[in-house]
Amino acid sequence: MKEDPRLIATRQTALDAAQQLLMDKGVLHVTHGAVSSATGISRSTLYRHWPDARSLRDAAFRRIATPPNIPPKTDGPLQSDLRWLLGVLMGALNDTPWGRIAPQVVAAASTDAEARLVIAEFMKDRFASVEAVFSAAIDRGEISADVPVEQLIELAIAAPYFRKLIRHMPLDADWLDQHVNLICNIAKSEQ
Amino acid sequence: MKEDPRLIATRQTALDAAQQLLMDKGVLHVTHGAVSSATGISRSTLYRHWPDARSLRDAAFRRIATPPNIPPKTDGPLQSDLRWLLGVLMGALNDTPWGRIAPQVVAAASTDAEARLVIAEFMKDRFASVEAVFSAAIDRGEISADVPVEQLIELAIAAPYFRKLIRHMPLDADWLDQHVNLICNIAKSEQ
DNA sequence: CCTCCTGTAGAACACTTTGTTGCATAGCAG
DNA sequence: CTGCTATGCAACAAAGTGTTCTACAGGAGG
Repeated sequence: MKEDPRLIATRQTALDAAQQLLMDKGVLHVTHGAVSSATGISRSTLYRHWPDARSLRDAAFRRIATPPNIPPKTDGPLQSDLRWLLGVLMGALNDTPWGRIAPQVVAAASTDAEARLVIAEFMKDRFASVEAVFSAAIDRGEISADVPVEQLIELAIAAPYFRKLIRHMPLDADWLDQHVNLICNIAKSEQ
Repeated sequence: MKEDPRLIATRQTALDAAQQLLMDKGVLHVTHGAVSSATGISRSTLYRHWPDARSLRDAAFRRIATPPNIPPKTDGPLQSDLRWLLGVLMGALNDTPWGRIAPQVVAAASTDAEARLVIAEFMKDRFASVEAVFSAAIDRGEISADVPVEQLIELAIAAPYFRKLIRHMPLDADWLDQHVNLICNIAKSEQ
């Protein structure tokens, strides 16, 4: 008893267009009317799938905001592991739909509890990944167990997000190299 | 040849209400209609002052977003100076209208060049203040001239903004103490 | 192949928001 | 007092939002 292929096709087509609108023109332009124009799907059909403007926008957000699962690399030296992990994070910010809508999610979060939840979960994953890298380094004896890991994780992640989402400055390889160097130096010099 | 007091009164009253709406309900609710309801000023008058929704919102933003001028304290030890400066910054984020609308400015910046400009200028001031603190410490010989000041400034500022605007986590005195400690330790341990 | 069921298209409708315009009125300035 | 100008009010157009009804087309099961 499979689902009607028409349902699936409609949802797929509509959400593709909604996602595109979200990235190109911002939240405000994700409307049933706009999606209808872009896809040829009739407005009434769209309202049947998503009863109001908000649910349509939420669906578009959720389609993009699903965080990619990053298997942490924890075998090499700390510097290498951290560089790899932050490189992936930076790549996501630079080149994926998530990076393009992140500012809008951040904005929504200021008035919308659900958006805050999305961010919290996303960040929890990120923090866990970085934490795994540091823990491995501690286990290897590469850095002292006394380093303030929590703070370092926050610094490691805060900088690229701040730079990209708030300052809108480029996030290139050179900057990342310097950033990782500094974080690792801190970790190694702390006793 | 003074300006008609009616003009001034209308602008003042309307912008007060617009600012309140902006803080309480978000950008989307700053509309001519809402301001009219809140103030008793007729919609047509509001349209005469601000021709469209966008200019009204911009006016409300600009009213709040004017960054307070912070005279840097650069006399004491680095730790003390930095703690004071970041304390002021944190206080602004926690308790002023600017802190409440900052997330929305950040969001607007993703599609609006002028919002990016507002942020860029704001951050330029902030960076300059922190830079003055580090320079003074270098001049006093408290830290080496070789510390990567640019990076440290970014870390020092990125963390509180990231924590508040993106993670929506509390920015309390304990956290700030730890943060300042870590930044200072880095500055002192780097050669 | 035929029939039932369900999803879709399209149009009509009400309501709200966003702007515009014209006119009367009230307040400021010389 | 007189002219100028800002305001208030009402009517209006246009777009966005959401509902409802009817007709039709495509899929599933016999």
